[in-house]
Amino acid sequence: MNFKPLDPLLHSELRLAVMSMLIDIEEAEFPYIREQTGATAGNLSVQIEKLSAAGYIEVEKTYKGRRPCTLCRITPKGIEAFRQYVEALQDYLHLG
Amino acid sequence: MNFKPLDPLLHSELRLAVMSMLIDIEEAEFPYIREQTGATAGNLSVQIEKLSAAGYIEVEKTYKGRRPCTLCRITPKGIEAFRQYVEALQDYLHLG
DNA sequence: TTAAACAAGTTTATAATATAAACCAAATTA
DNA sequence: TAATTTGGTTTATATTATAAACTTGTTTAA
Repeated sequence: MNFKPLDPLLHSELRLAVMSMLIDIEEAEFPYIREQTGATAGNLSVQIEKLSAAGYIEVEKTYKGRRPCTLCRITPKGIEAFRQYVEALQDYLHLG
Repeated sequence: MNFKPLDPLLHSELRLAVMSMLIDIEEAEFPYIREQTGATAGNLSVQIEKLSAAGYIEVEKTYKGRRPCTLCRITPKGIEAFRQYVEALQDYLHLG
């Protein structure tokens, strides 16, 4: 019981998947995230922008050869938010 | 990785809180659930109806003295859905 | 050398969802 | 018997998620 509010930015299937990946591997390119999550490009683009706007990830736009390449990296703020989200969820899931 | 889809009926803060309570205590009255979750009556009513329509809970309308009393009880289907939801979430949270 | 197909995203329109405000009926209290 | 409270439901609105349509530039094929 004692349900703490869940960060609505993380309580979203796709955004949570993205954050989960980046916690593991620190940074990843847009197409790779797309493959791993199975998301459409449009949806992923929107959700990445939200995470970026919140400061949970940084987005670096570079080039790979002459093609554009969007690199996503988790930030300390993102790591901490993820940690708190997981902690809050424990009370809902009967795990912690 | 390998993100399984999350049951959208359970991936909702309030519905998850309700299910979490009912997993613990099996059944509870509407006003009690309302207090524990801090939800408004309208919101809770809608979410309970959704859980009921999915067969995750049963709603029994009785009386307590002469006042109406809405009793919510988790079903086997609800218990199983909750279990699967928690299992699927493990992959997102790095816990299991 | 240009037309067609592809890559890597973004923008935008729509569908789905969550939420609270407004409402209703019955019971209790003043 | 009028006002208030209890126990909700209905409905209108705000928020969110999602995919379709689009853009920009690149590579491939004719």
